Amino acid sequence: MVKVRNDNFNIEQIAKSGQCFRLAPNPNEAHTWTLIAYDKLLDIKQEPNSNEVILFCSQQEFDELWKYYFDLDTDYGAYIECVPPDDIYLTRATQIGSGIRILNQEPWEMMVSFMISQNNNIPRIKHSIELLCQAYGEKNHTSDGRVWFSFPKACQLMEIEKLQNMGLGYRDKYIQQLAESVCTGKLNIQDLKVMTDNELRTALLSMYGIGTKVANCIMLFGFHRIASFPKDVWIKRIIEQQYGGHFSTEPYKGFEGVIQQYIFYYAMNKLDLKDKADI
DNA sequence: GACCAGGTGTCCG
DNA sequence: CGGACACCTGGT
Repeated sequence: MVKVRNDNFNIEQIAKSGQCFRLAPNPNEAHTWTLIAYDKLLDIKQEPNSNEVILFCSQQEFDELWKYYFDLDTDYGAYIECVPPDDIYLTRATQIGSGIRILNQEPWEMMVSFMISQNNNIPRIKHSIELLCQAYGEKNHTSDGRVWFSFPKACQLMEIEKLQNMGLGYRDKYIQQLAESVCTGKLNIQDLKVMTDNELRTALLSMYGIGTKVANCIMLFGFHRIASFPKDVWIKRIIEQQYGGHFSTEPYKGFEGVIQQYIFYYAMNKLDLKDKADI
């Protein structure tokens, strides 16, 4: 068990920030979460409004993986401080979502996940991913008897018939082709990792089923290119409604994607309305 | 049952 | 280049 204290680390906010799909509240125990990533399951506990996060893993596993996964060497407070006080909307958004971080997730999983995300909504995306994992991931058991499945490897997803009945709709052929490229070695993810942002974007855009938005999401969430700024309908709506159609990323050079997350989380979870409803 | 959200491919100008 | 439209599915 490892305890982490950090004022910019909130599991619930991260789970609701739209960047990950396999981090879910544990239905049996309050304030606990279960994460599946890198072929591992991690239980997490965080009391509401606490800056302490408890990770149920060994110190070694934390040092080798989860510290990196949660990007714990980066100071997110420094990003938030770059928001000009006269930007009321973003100031509020960073207050509401101050515990958001950009995770270091697996590129392959993110490529598939964000292909599924196109023209789709989050519950459906999660559902499709779970179906894929249950059908083609590796089955595992926790010490207390829970069953869980790892994310499938590329070679498991390269036959189109295996992608039926996963709720993927027309996206099945995109995933089939991606899986085939990765499995056969035609596409080497290690090569993508060392590319510049522009090279990586071009490479992603050349793939069947990946357009501008998905490419930017894969860059930000799968390759940790935090200068990437995906514009989905939510972001476009906010730019339209709050910024008169033009949002300058000038104050956020090099970490535009972090700012995007604050906007997305704030907009998507409609938190001010919820606050009012609670009163 | 009609209609809608959501991002990309495709076709057309 | 930009605009129009089809594509699947699950939700109203």
